Amino acid sequence: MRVRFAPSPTGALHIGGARTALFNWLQARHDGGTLLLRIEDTDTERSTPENVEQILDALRWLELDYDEGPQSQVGNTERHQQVLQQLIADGRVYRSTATGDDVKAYKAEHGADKGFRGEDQGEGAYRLRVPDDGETVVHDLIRGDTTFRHVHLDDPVIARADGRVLYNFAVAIDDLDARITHVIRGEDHLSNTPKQLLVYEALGAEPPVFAHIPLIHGPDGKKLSKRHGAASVQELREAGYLPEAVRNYLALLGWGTDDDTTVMATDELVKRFDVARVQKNPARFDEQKLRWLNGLYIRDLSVEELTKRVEEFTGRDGLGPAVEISREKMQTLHDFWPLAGFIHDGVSAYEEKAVRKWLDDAGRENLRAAREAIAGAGEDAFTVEALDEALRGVVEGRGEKPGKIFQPIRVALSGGTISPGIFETIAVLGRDETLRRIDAALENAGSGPDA
RNA sequence: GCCCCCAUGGUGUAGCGGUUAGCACGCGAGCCUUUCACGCUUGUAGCACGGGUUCGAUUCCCGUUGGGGGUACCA
Repeated sequence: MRVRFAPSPTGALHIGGARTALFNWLQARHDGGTLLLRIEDTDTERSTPENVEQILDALRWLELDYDEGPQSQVGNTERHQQVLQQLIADGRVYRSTATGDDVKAYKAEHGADKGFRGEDQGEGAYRLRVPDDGETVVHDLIRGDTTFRHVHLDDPVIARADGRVLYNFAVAIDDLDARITHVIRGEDHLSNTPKQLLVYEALGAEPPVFAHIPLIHGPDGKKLSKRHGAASVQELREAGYLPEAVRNYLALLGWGTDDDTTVMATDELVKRFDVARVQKNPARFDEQKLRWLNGLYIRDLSVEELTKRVEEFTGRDGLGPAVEISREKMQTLHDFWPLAGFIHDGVSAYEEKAVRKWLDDAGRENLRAAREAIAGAGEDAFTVEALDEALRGVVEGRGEKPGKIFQPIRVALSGGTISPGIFETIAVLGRDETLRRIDAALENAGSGPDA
């Protein structure tokens, strides 16, 4: 089996493209086949080297490797020209100056059941002659057969007037030359396929097997775009998702196992994937489920590995202890800093609401008691266990509910009401820093009469 | 407009003529609990509609409706 992923470098790699890459990769790895990466850059006006770099970078991040390529489609120009000349000689291709409007006018005149057929004018764009009669059938691994009657097809333009070949022509030749056996691509190409099949036919060549996978839409069922949040691989990365979680999630968009398994590491996906099982209807991108899945993968990482990832993500280091106590509260790498950044950067501002609720007179009273307990805790070791014991003592001693003691501490240390476990946080901060912050809070955060 | 594809809860899916229609996310309730989470228990919600075929349709066929893709000298 030989498959290929053939993105066009006219923009960033979007989620749909990433899934197409993943499906090709999974199928190739599943079958011990070969994956070729080809950059479809025949649209020289819109293709840029920056976009190529961005796509390669996205694939690298996703950890989807390829066996051959990346090849540039324009790199095959010589071959394209040779085939073009051959088809002209064979009478399968002619040149016409007809424009898109001319084609429209032609169809308006002749009705829907007559595709555009031009005359050879010796100049203009190169069009492939479509037989007037008959039909072209697309055999698809996912959808079965789709029939396109030739009367509905216009003679497709396969090269511009200046000779530069177009996608539908180049892709057929390149897949043929690369001996691609299975073309797995988005459903948006289904209508293009008969045109490509006609090229194979004109060449007397055997076409590959096709598998058109459904598109991915936004939560509203419309085309996925930036306003839906993360829409490109780059944005997923910046949002703090793990590539392994993204692979798992993307695999589940349009594909599923027959036994309800949802969480599958990549090797499991490789073992189970079968493009023929892919769904026919489009899927919506549900970031909530990705978040959930990502949280699972985060908690599955070792503290060392997660720390490494968080440090890469935040560009900070020495985060180990804070990461360790934050692990089960994060769904994305991005969640870390808002949750535990205060451990390293201190309290920049106290949440007004939190102060009002937890650092009122009674709260400050409890905080002072807690301060004493912390100051005297763990003569041998300033550990979570020692702090637990000391602070539980305060709870009992004052006859308060635990929250009444713990929340003021939390506000004093973090500035807000959400943080990792309080004993853990204190232990990571250390005695000196903890006491310093409590004192600062008692002094600054309140506005009560006893401040 | 024309061509083509698609249709199981809000979302992703399992199912492949006979099931109490399963699982996951989300949402609700409860438990756990120092916040937030995690975890556990539990509840909510679905076969778009109408015709066929069949003893029997979520499942097969046709139509309708709805959604999507294409209709470029883009890919």
